[in-house]
Amino acid sequence: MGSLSLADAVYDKLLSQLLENELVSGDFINRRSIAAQMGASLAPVLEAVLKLQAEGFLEALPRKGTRVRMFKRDDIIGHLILREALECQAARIYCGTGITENQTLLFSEAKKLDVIPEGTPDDFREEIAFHTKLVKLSGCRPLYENFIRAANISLFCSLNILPTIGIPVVKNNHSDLISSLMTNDPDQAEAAMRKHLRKGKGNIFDKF
Amino acid sequence: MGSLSLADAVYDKLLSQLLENELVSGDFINRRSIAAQMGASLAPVLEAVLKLQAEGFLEALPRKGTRVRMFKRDDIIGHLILREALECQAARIYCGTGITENQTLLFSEAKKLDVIPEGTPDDFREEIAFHTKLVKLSGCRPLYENFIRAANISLFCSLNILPTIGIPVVKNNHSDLISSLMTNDPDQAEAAMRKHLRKGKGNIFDKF
DNA sequence: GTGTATAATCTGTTATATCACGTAATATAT
DNA sequence: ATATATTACGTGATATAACAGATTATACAC
Repeated sequence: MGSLSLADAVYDKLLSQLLENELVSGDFINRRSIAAQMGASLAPVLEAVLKLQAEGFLEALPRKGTRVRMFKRDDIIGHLILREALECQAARIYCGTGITENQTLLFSEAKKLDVIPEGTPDDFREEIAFHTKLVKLSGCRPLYENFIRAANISLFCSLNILPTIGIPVVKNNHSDLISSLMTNDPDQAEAAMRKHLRKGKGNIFDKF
Repeated sequence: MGSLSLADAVYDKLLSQLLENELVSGDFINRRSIAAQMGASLAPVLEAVLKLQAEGFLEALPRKGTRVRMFKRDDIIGHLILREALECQAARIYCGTGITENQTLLFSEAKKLDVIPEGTPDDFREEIAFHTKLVKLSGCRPLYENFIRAANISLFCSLNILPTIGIPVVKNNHSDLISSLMTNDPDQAEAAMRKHLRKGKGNIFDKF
């Protein structure tokens, strides 16, 4: 299964550059030099670009170039809302037994996460990784795959433009979150997750 | 903006064939004959196939062929869960004023929808169209775009395999739904939407 | 120096050709 | 007739080349 096609390799490279802040909003990429650099032709690069385009990372301007998309405030809030939808639904599913069965691991990772300095790139990355593990607990593939996409966009925005656009970032407590998610009541679990995700975000959700 | 590239044309054609039941689960498609048939080359066909692959409709088996994906029971349930996540979140946003501002139109369409014979292709299509309009009321692009994808898959499954796999299909009342969504309380709106979506589906959500 | 016209260059898109390899039909041996 | 080896063909993936058009650089006239 480790059949990494050339196209996949290009995709992975571009995505990692996006998530490592080596490619930032508005940057133009050069398909031909990427192809040359990876010893490939334009075809695999096209495939990778198309995928990233579908995910919202890149936009291709015919006869102009391909550049990293510049997210607006509404795009970012929209993705936060999307994340909330997916995470709250996941919480309804994995709450209770899904949490208690893994509570030692979850509490351990939550503790580690809760001491990372607020607002650092590591903080953003680890926070997303933690929430990704939670969503995975739901065992629902479509939920998980859609979350991964939304989370990647969110992470990119956090690293790039979130601080410059007036969306507050405050540190939440994930140990408390895990405790709250041990309930067997889906409604309570969902409410806890929503509260967690909205904490410190002020009223940015109100306009929607 | 009406720049319909060749790739878009191929994509539209394939998607419509999928949604019109002209392409069904397990069918193999022939990229070369599609290209010839549309007077195009392989490149635009590749682009269209990649998009449909990313959406989950097609799967490419190297040196074997490209075929319509065969959804399993868990895939279908997973997409129902995804739909529920997106629609419930949307309902939280557009409930109250979003509904009341459009209530005459909404009630009118709900009434038309509620008299279509249950379980017919038209019923599935109109039901999706109605719910799509609701999600659009949220004004949240990421929510909307993700819903469109999930809804397309759901529609395809409804037309193809849902009846053969033991997932019940019963007709819901959409006029009542609109009434319930007029509340200004997001929690109530969400609950109403969830109840609506789960009605008659029995306990298929329980395993998750 | 300034404004205009021309040419060179770069882009995404599309067309055509090739490759590696799995499948299946065919041929061959026993 | 059956089993095995071989060949031909079809596939997705990739490479290479050409195209149309926008931008930019250059050349030229005054």
